[in-house]
Formats: sequence, C-alpha cells, structure tokens
Amino acid sequence: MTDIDQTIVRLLDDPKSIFSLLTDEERGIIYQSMTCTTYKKGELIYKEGDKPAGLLSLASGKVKIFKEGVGGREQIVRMVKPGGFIGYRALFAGENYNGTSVALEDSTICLIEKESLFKVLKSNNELALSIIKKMATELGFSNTRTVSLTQKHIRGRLAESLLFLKDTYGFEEDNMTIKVYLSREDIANLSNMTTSNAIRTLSTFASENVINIDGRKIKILDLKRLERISELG
Amino acid sequence: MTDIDQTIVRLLDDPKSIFSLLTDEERGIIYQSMTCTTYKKGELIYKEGDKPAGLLSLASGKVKIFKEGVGGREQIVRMVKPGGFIGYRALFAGENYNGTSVALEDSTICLIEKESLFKVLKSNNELALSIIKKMATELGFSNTRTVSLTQKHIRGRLAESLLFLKDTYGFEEDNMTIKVYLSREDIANLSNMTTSNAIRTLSTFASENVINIDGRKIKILDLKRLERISELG
DNA sequence: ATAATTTTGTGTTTAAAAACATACAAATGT
DNA sequence: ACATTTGTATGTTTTTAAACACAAAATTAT
Repeated sequence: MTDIDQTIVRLLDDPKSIFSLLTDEERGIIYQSMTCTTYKKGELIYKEGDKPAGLLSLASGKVKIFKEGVGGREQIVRMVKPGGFIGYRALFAGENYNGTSVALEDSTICLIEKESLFKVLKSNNELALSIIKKMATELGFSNTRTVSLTQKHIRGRLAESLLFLKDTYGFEEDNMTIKVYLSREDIANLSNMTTSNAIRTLSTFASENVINIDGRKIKILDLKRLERISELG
Repeated sequence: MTDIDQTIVRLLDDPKSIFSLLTDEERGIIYQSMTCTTYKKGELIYKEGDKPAGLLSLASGKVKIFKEGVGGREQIVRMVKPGGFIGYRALFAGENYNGTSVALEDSTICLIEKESLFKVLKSNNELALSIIKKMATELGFSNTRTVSLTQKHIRGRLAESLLFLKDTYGFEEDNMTIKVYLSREDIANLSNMTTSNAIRTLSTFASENVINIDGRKIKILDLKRLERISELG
C-alpha cells in the first residue's frame, strides 16, 4: 500500500467523518476516484472564479479560505483543519469558486471526483441529510460571524478570532499555546482589521496578561478574560 | 375548499418551488401536516432561542430575520418574499433559532410539521440535493455579505442594500419604485449603520438624483450609478 | 554570508462613522 | 381631539480605526 493509499484510507475510515455513513460499495466508488496532491506552505489551492473539479478534503496541514474585498483587502471566511472539506460550497451550489484557498502549512489534499461524489450522494440519503446539517451549521456560523465582525470593536473582534483559532485547532501539549502559527496579517484578515491594529491590539492583550506572544506563538493566559473581551465587543 | 386550503395548494403547486420535486404521495403527506397562521405587520414570528416546530413557508407578505448584536443592535440577515422559507437553517442544523423573525407586513405563514418533512426528505433524494444546493447558495450570499458589510463604506453599503431590496422584491408597475416599504431603522439595520446615517445617506443619494424618496417609497432613478456606488465601496 | 524581501512594531495624522442632542412630523391610542 | 409614542431629519462632538510613515527584526533567496 502506497503512502497516498494510506492517506486516503485514513480519511475514509475516520469514524467522525461523513464517510462513516457510506456502505462498503460506496466507499469503494469514492476510493477509486480519489487523488491526492501536496501543497507547500503559502501555495495556492484554487482561486476565485476557478471551477471545482470535485470535493477537496484536507488530509493533513492547514488551509485558509478568503474573499477579496474592496481594494484587494482579504477577509478570511474559513479555516480548515485536517478531515475538513475545502470549497464544498461552490461545488454544491453548482457555482465557480467564490473565494481563494491557500495552504497555511505544507498540506496534503485529496480530491473526490465530482461525478463519483454525486453518484454516491444520489444513492445515499443519509449522507445528503448529513451534508444538509453540516451546511446549515456553517450558515449559522457565517451569520453570527457577520454580526460579530460588523458590530464588535477591535478588541472584541481580535479576542473572538483568537478563541475561534483555539476552538478550530486546539492547544499544544501545554494546554495554552494555540496550535496554529499565523502571520499578523492573517490574524488581521481574519478579524477585519489592519495589520497595524492586529499587532497593536495583540501587544495590548499581552501587556494585560491575557495572552503571551513569542513570535507567532500565542499563549492564552486568561481564557475567561479573553471570552469576556469577546462578548463585550 | 377553504381559504387556507387554497393558500396551501398554491404554495405546493408552485412549479418554481422545491415542492415540484415531490411525488403525489409525498405532496399528500406534506399537505396533511400543513397549518397556516396569519401575522399582523410588526408581529413576532419566532425569537432567538425558540425551538423550530417545522419548516415555515411564507405564503404572502414580507418577513425580516435579524440577529441581535452588541448592545441589542440588530442586523438583518435575511429578507423573505412569498414562496420563501423562514427559519429553515435552525431546523436543518438541529438547533434552536439563532435569529428573530418579524413580519414586515400582514403575512400568512404555513408550517410544515417537522416529522412529515423529514419523512419526505428521507424518501426523496432529489429534494435533499435541491436543499443542499439552496443552502450552498445562501452560504455564498452570506459570505459575500460579510465582506461587503465589513469593508464597504456607508454609501457602498446603503447602495448595496437598495439593490438587494430591488432584487428581492422587484419594482412596482412604474419599474422604478422598490416594492418594499421599510422604516429608515430597518434600512439601517440591513446596511450595518445607524438610523441617522441611513437617513443622511438616503438624502444625499436623493440630492444626487440617484434615487427619489417620498416617505418610505424609494425610486431608483439611476440604476447604473447606484451599482457603481455599490461596487466602489 | 549577505543582500533582498517580508514581517513585525510604533508613532502620527486623517478620515469615517458613531454618539449625542434636538426638533419636528406622522402615526397611534385613549 | 388630544396626548403619547414612534419615525424622520439635521447639526455637532467624540470616538474609533484606517492611513501613512518609518524603523527594526526576521526570513528567504542568491
């Protein structure tokens, strides 16, 4: 069995993934149609306007999805962790990609060819229902985020982003360090603020002993306080 | 046949609705489980935290769905027109309502009981796929909106909202007047700005002959220009 | 190793929009 | 019909965050 085969099998056999709803036959169809590609840190996975070839599943690494706004300013709309899907929205909407996807670390991404996916989807109703549920949850998240990003002040937005990163990627073994290492610019683009303001506000949080910063390593020292800052707006 | 029966039949027989995908038997199940209620203008349909009893379909009238943000400020996340669904996101996510829904005019809303809906959904795969597509489209809209509301300046946001209202509700017979009559406060809550700024900016647009205002009646005089203002941010 | 580039950090200025303060008109309730 | 509430309108002040400018540190490329 090759490395790639192992990667695919690991993805398909994850009991928490939607693939656990597949019959052996369906799993076979998906397995046959899967191809994996590796991306270097910073590499483009797809860009706005590209046509989805199928469903992308992140086997390892970390990925950001962003949209370009006024004057090319980017807003990160999703952060993907291993086991997560990339660009599924455009695929299911029957549209071209609406955002751009870039690897934040070296990543392995597996493509499930569109035709095979829809074939299985048509035969497996439970799978379709599970995708409906997943998308409804994501839509709720997006709506909540819209309100946060528009109404909260800088401190609240940054605090929320740090909590979001913690929830998405978790902590390192020390139970404090957020397990993702973003540039200040990415943190800014996630939080709807300029890089200067992200840097400034992170420094302020550090001086208040809410977090500790060491380069790109961010430790949450006072989670309760960070949550309060996020809620207060 | 009662008025209510007619209302239901009209909803179910709309060839553009997802109900057109149902078999006669399935349509019967849905029909049996449907009950309609009328709401007066300004009346609450559900509020954040309520548990969905089923799928709400707007037979007639207009409805807004909003989320409360920092300091109770409301952000309108969706505007519903006849034939549209209300609160389906929470139902499909298996969550309680995340937003609040209020009738903007006297409205008739029909409830499809949850159990019947899911029974049909489990048997009709095409329906499930169509809902996936609908939600994927909505999610794309939500993401785009997030970027607009956070990055565009006041003029751009207001212009976008006016265009959105026009796209959603269309024009009156004169092909100019937007077919929805909102308070300045609602326009502000749709556009992420204060009521004062909505009033001020509407006045400016009127003085520039981009629109014409007469109370709550808004005429788009220069669509191209409005689109340009929206795009420029 | 060293130059080039990117990222991080900080101070200052400027612009945008919120908050506040009224005033008046319109709609609603009694 | 009158009082009360709600909605619309405008001017002024204050706050917030963006824009700009620059410097130092860290990466990356050559």
